Amino acid sequence: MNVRGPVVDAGEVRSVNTSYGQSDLFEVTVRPERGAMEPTRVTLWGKWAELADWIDEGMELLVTDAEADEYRGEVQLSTTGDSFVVVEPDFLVDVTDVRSWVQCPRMYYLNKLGGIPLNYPVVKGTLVHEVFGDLLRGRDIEESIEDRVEERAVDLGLLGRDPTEVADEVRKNAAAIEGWLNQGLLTEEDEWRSEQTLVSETFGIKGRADAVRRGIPVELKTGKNTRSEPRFQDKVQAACYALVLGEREAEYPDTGTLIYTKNTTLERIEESGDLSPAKDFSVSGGFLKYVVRQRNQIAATEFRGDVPTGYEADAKCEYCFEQDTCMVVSGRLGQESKAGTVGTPVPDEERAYFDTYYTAVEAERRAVHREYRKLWEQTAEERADDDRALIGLEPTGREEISAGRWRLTARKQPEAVSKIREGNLVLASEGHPTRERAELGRVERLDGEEIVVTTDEPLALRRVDVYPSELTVDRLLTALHDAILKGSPERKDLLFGRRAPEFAGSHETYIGNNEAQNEAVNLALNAEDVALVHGPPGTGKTYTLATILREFVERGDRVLLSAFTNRAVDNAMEALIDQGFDDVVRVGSESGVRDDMHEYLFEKRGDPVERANELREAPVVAATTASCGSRMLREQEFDVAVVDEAGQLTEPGTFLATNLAERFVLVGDHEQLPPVVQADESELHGSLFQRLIERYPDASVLLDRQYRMAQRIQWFSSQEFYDGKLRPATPEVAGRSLADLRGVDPSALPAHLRDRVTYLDPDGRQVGNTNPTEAEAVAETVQSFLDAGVAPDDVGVIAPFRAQVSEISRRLPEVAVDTVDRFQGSAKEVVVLSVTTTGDVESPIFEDHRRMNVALTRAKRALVVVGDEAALSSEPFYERLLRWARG
DNA sequence: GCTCTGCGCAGAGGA
Repeated sequence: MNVRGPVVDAGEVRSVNTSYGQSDLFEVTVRPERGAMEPTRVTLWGKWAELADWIDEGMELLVTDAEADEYRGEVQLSTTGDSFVVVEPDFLVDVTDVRSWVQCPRMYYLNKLGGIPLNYPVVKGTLVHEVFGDLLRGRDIEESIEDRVEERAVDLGLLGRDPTEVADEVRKNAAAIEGWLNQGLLTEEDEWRSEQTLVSETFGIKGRADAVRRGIPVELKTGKNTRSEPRFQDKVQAACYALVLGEREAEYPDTGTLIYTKNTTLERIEESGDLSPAKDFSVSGGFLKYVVRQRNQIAATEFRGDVPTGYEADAKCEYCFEQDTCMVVSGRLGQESKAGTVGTPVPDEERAYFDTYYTAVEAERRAVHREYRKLWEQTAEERADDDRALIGLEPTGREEISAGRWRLTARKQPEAVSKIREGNLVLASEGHPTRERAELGRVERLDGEEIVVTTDEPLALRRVDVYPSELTVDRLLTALHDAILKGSPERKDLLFGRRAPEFAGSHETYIGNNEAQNEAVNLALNAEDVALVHGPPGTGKTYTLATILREFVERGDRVLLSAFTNRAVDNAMEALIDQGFDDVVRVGSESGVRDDMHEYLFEKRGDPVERANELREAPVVAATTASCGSRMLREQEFDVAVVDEAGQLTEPGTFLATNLAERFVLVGDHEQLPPVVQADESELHGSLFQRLIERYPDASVLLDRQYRMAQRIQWFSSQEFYDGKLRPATPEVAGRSLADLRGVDPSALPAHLRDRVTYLDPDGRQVGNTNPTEAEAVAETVQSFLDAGVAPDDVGVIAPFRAQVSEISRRLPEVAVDTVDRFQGSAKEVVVLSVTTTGDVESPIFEDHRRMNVALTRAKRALVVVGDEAALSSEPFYERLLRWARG
C-alpha cells in the first residue's frame, strides 16, 4: 500500500539487529491525506533512514509499497524492498537539477541563481543534440546540420564563430552517432522516440529525455569523457528518466544508454577496437533509490529554504569550474561555502532584500508546481471546468510538415472554452498528459471548431493541457542575482534609498502643448540614473514615451524598450513609428508579436556576423521583460532602458530590463493593476515603480491632463485615485458626448442611458461567477446603443470574472467583451461594466480598488455601470462609486 | 477563492 501525508512527528535514527543483519531505522508519524486513517507510524528502513537529516515536521511524505504490521498492539507501516520514499512529491525537481546536485549541491544553487551564460561548448552541445534528434526522425544529416547551424546564427555570431568550422565540428560528432545508428538499425528492430517530455507524479521529477529506445532512456553527451566508464552524473540523469518511464509502464527499465560522441575519435577506435559511441549501463533498483534520495534532498532543502553549502556531498572544490563564482557568491551573501569565500559582503539591507525576494520568487515556483499537479490530479470534468485544458477532442488528422515536425489536428466542441491560446506551449496527449502518450507542442491555430498543434512526433490528439513553465521564475532569480550581486554601487544606492536620483542639463521644449508631458521628456533626458513618469489613463503616456525614446536616439543613446506584455511593447513601438522613427529591432516570438510589427521582428537565422551586428548596432531594441532575461539579450548593453507599464512589474521583473542599461526610465501608473502574482503573501505584489515614486517624488512627473474621457466620466477616478489632479486636456475632451459621433442619435436612446455616466440595477443574482440576469441586461443595454447608431466596434463590455465575460460574450458576438485585467491599456467610446456580484463585494477580486479604476476609465463618451445596489452599498468605496454613477 | 502574460520547450558543457 501507499501512504501519503504531512509528517507530524519525526524520531531519531536507531541501529538495530534484524534477521538480515545490522540496519538503520527511522520512525516518522504521517497523517494520511486520504481516507479516515489515524496518524500512522511509518518505519523507514536502511538507506531511507538518512532522511532523518532532511525531514522536518510539516513536510509531505509519500511511501510506496509499504507493509502493514502490528507491533505492541498498534498497526504501523514499514518500507519494503520495493518501497520508495518521496519528500514533498508536489515539488517537481528537474532532472538536470538532480544531475548538478549530485555533482555538488552548491552547483545546483549557483546554476539556479546565476543562470548559464552564452558560451560556445553549450551552443555546440545543443546543436549536436538537435542533429541527433533529426537523425532519429529520419532526416538527412547534411541537411540537418546546415539547417541547425543556420538557425543558431545569432548565438554563433555573438560568440564570433565561423559557421563552416562549427558545421565541421558538429558533423564530426554527429557522424559517429549516425554510423552507430545505421549499424543498429540493420541488425535489429529498433523503436526510437526522440525528445520525450516526462513528468512523474509519484517521484516529483520532470525532464526531457534525449531519446527512448525500446523503453530504455538514451542520453547523448557531446563532452569529453576520457575514461572508459560513463560519468556518474550522466548515469544519474539517465536513471531519472528510467524512473519516470518505469512509473508509466509499471516496470522499470534495467538499463540506460549513454552516447559519448567524443569517444569515437579514430585514435580511440584504434586503441580499443570499439566502434560504438554508446555505453549501456545497468540501472539497479538500488540506483533508482539513490536517485530518489538525491531528489529528496533537493525537495527538503527547498522546503526549508536552506542554501546548500557544498558540505552535503564530497565533491572536490579544486577541480570545480564554478569555484570562483561559488566563492564570490558566498562572499557577497555571507553564505557558508565549502569552497571558501572571497570579497566583501553586501550591506545587511541588501542581503535582507535578496533573501526576501529569493523566497518570494521560490514561492512563485511552487505555485507553478501546483499547476503541474493539476495536470494529473483533476478528473476530466474538473479539468474542463478549470479551463486549463481542452478535453474530449476528436483527432482528425496528422501530417508531417518537415522532417520530424508534425501538425496534429482535432475537432473540438464549439462551446468548450479554455485559456489556451494560439502560440501557447501545451502538452498534447492521447487522453491523459502523464499516463498516456504525450508530446510537448505549440498551438498553431485555435478556433471554435478546430485546434492545430505542432509537435516533434505524431500522436492521436485527444487532449491539450497548458504546460506550466518555470522559465520566468528562473529569469526573475537571475535578474535578482544580477541586480544585487553584480549591480553597480551607484545603482544600488539608488534602489536602497541611500542616494537621490540626479539630474543635469538644460530645459528644452520638446512637446509644446502639454506642460507635464514636456516636463517628463526633460526629466528623462536629464536623468543621470532614473526618471519616473506617472501616466494615469488617457494622459498620452505612450506618446510621451515615444518622444523620450526618439530624443534619446537623437543624441546618440542606444535604447532598450521594454514592458511586461507584448501588447504594451507593440503599442509603444507603434507610437514610435507614428512619430516617424522606425529603426527598431523587435526581439520576440512570431506568435507574441502583433502582425503589423512582424516586419521589425529580429531574425535569428542566417549569417552569424550579419545577425549579431544587426542586434548589436540597433539604436532601439524592443522586447518584453521576459525576453530581456534571455541569454541573447543578457549579452547586450544599453545606455538607457525605457520600461512601459512599469506598475505591472515586480521588482525583479523590472530588473530584467534595467540590468541591461546604464540609466532607466519607468513609465506607468501604480493606481492601475499591479503585477500578477500567484503566491498571496508575497513581497512581489509591489512594483519598483511605485516604491521609487514614493521614495523620490522629485524624480517623477505626473501627466495630469487626459485626452480620453468626458469630465463626468473621469471625475470619480480623479477624486479617488489621483487626488483630483487628473483633468481633461481640453474643453473638447471635457464636453465629449455621443452626439459628436457620426451617425449616432442620442435621442434614440432610452431615457435612463442618456447621461455620460448611468447606473442600472437589473435585480439579478450571482450564480458562481456569473450573473445571467445581469448579462441579459448588459446585452439589452448594448443593443440600445447599437440601435442608436453606435458602431459595434466602438462599444466595449467589461466584467471582473472570465465566466461572466463568456456569459455576455455569447449574447454579443460582435462586441468586444473582456475582463477588466485584459481591458487595461485600451479604450472605447461606450463602455458597459457588469459588476456581476450581488449582496456584497466580498470576493478578493473586488478588494483591490485599482481594478475598478481600470474598469471605469475605459469609456470616452458613455459609461454604464450595471450592478446590484445592495452589493455596491456594502462598502464605502463602492458606495461612493454608486453615488457618482447615479449622478 | 480571482484576475493571468510570459517563454528559443529544457538542456546544452567545461577538468
